[in-house]
Amino acid sequence: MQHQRPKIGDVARLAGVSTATVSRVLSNPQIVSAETRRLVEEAIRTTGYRLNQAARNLRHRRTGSVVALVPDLSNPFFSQILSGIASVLAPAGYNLLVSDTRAEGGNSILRYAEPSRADGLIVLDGSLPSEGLSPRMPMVLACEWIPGFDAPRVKIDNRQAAMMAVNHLADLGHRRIAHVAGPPGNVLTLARLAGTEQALAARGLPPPQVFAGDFSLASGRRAGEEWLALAPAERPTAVFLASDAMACGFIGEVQHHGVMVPRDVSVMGFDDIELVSHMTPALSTIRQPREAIGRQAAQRLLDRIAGDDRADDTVLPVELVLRGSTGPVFR
Amino acid sequence: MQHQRPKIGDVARLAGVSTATVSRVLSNPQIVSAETRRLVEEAIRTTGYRLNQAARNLRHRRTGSVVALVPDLSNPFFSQILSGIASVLAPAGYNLLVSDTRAEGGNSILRYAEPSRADGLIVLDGSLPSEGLSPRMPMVLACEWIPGFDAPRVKIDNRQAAMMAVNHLADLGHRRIAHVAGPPGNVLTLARLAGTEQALAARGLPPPQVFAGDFSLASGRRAGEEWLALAPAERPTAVFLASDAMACGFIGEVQHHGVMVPRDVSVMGFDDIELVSHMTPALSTIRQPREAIGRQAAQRLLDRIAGDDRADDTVLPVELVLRGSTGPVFR
DNA sequence: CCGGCGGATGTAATCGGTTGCAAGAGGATT
DNA sequence: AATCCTCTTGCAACCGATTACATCCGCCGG
Repeated sequence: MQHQRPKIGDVARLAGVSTATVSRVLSNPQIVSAETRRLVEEAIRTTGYRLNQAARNLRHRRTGSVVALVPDLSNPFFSQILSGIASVLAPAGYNLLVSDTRAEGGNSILRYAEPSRADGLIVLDGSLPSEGLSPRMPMVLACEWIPGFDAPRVKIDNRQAAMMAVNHLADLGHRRIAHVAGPPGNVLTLARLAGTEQALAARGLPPPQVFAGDFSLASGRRAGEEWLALAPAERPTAVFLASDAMACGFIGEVQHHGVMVPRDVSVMGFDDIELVSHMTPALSTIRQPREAIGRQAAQRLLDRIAGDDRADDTVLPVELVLRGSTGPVFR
Repeated sequence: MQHQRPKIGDVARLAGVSTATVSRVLSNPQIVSAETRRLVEEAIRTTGYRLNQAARNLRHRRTGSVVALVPDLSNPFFSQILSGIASVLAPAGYNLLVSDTRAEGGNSILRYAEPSRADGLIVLDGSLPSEGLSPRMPMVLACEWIPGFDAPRVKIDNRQAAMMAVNHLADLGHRRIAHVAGPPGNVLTLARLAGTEQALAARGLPPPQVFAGDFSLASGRRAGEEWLALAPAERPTAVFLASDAMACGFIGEVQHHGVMVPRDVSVMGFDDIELVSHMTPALSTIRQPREAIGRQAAQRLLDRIAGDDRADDTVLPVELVLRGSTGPVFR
């Protein structure tokens, strides 16, 4: 009568060996003689024994899981990165714990950044307080990063990407190009704005009119309202927005008021989230390799956990995706 | 010289008490006298002691984490449910492990459905083999479900929701109403199709023309192609699609060919994902309370873990959201 | 015939907390 | 004064594996 879940001792008894031998069969089969091994495997089968991970982890002083800190779980941009992360971690025997840094009450973020909870950390949120993060724990920053924080980063060249976007618009003949920025202070916001300004300056064009934003749909919509509020002759003929979500909001708003895209205004987004290729018009944008970012970040973290201490950055290439939302200046 | 991370014994020594007392201060402070407690807390502070969760979990025979099995992590529909789940689990002291059932190699799904890995399971994928799931483990099914599998479900009334959608189209005067279905065999597909047929039959309208789909954007686009391929006089004047993603694909495709929505065809989606309210036209759809579904599922799971064995379903209300993509028949 | 060596296995300490049981202190009851 | 509680606290077993070290066995060379 075996009500309980069988433990290693039960297997040992049935096989007529010690628990040590069973353990060896489990984690290092080749050092056990073939005959004994067969016996033990047989016993494992008949008892239906399953290893208790918690016990093994305690002994090994590891947790077998990795935490990803994301700013907003419900944002599809991040979920695809998570998807990439998971695809690398799972085969390596790690669980992925996700934690929404905005949703949970402040201090609980640190709850995760703790060696007894996770073996490593992937941070996707650049606005985390760097003091809270134990430098002991293997860590990788992806997409966003914390300025001055010493950890390897997996990212794209945001300034360069913004320049690609702006150059495309300028190539189409646009001279008054606006930018809708991300949340104030964010590293991505700064880099993309800097790229925008640099590209315009390099071509002798006037600096961009900058609208405030925060990457969200709603803020893009508000930027659209502001754009509409300008006298038609004053309106920038092209707008480069720091996220696709904002671009969707912007286009939705201006189309709603009878403005035609790209005839009346050309629009460029940033990210290439799946949906925007199906809008009308389809959105021209900068594609971030999200799955690849996730995979790379996970891989770098595994390296770190294994003791690789290099802290160099990985910069992944972006791609300029041209669709229907950008066109030549129309007079 | 304390190189190692301090353990409970170090705190006990410093405070001049036994490890048992320290442990009590940690997990049951009120049974320790105020003075001793102060001493211990002081010692914890000076040593910088942090509890080792793995050890506590081993003793408690629990893992402190809950697994969510999602069919596709990169789908925004699921990420918002996860967000709801996390918001309930975190305050209750549980970690959320996510696992993409499609991404990981087959058998590894069961790797999670194991008591030593997680204390409970939230299944968001109805096409999982029910044999693999240990009935021992507390479990809740959300959104989708496995037919015949005995576990509490948190869901919406899909049939009823489909009827609401179709009734709205019929109220606008549409008589030829098409349906774009979800993946074959899926429980949601069946319920939504059944609701569509039932609503039409109840009003004496002909049964729907059904296009194949799989909830994805691309399949909606293909449905759009099929719709376009029909002779204009043959085309259904309204289409109800089983997901918003498909509706986006459909609208994108037909607009691309000069078809006007809703003048030439009314379109209803299902889910109300954030983006669709910003499209042009904004999509009429059925709103699923995704955060609430996640929260409810998590709450039910916590109840189950606590020993509540009721297996009744929780049905959450949906909402008919009317926007610009549906309109009266235009002749 | 004996020491040595290598391979297989067992013994028991260990990972780091938790908790049942018992004992001691102090106050109330009879 | 003896007995009985109640409140704190300590002792030591325990959760379920892993692994350093010891032991045993058979075989080899000297």
